[in-house]
Amino acid sequence: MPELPEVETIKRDLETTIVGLCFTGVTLHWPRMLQNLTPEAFNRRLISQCIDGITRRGKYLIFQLSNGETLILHLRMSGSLRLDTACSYDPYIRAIFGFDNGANLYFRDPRKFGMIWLVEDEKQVVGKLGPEPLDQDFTSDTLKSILKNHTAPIKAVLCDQTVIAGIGNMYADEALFAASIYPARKADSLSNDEIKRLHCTLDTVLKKAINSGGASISDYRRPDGKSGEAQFVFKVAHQLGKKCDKCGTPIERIPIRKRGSYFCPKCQRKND
DNA sequence: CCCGGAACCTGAAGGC
DNA sequence: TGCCTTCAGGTTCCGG
Repeated sequence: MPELPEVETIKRDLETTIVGLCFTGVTLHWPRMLQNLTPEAFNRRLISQCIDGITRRGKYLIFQLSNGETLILHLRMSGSLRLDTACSYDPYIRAIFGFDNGANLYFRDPRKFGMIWLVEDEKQVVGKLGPEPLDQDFTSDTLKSILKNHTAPIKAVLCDQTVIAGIGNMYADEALFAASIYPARKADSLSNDEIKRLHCTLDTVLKKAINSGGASISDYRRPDGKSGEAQFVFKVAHQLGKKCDKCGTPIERIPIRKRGSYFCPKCQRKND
């Protein structure tokens, strides 16, 4: 499930491979991915545009086009982007972007949740997102002012894209474990010390995952088809029943807002 | 405004 | 073994 570190990894991989290339056409096997245009209009506006640059906002991948417009992709649950040619007959390829050097970029997405936009202004899509957790100006005080306004469970607040952009189920669990905070705690009940710890662990958990090339839980792959490695350093996410790294207690899972939340019942106590 | 729940999808996993 | 149900997950939309 691609979250901030996975999308950042894809962005960096594609920056070295497809920036400067120009689109020659798009084949859509699942047109419902298009969020704001018909396939015909989408093709018409994309063809002959070149990729000036690639950026990321939250979990959104943003391609700056030479005409000033913006192509935006969201991988949702099961999406991945591939530059390898071996996947042309893969039944889960939903879209194929062709380039003027003969290369193809494949959008693979078994569950068909992925989304594609072509817009004049990226704010039409990413305008409501909260701040980037890895930005210089996302300080402990920023986090503090955000959390004091929310009574929902801290885990749910961390995963709310309009509050902070890019954090999902896996990295919320990892950051809360590293900060020794029970995931169902109300966000506005965290102490100053806990907020400082959480700010610190969000930074380290996300950066460590980026340095590992993202986590290949489920269908995530890098554009060259390789897996990420971040799942191997997960302490709690998808580790149900395994012994906690710090104390040996088996990792448990509880639903928060219907989402599986992994934690150590001893290191992350309800009343700390 | 805030919350909860359904919908979107399909492969995997669990139940009998 | 095999059919059937449930679950997982991010985002959007709808209702209370």
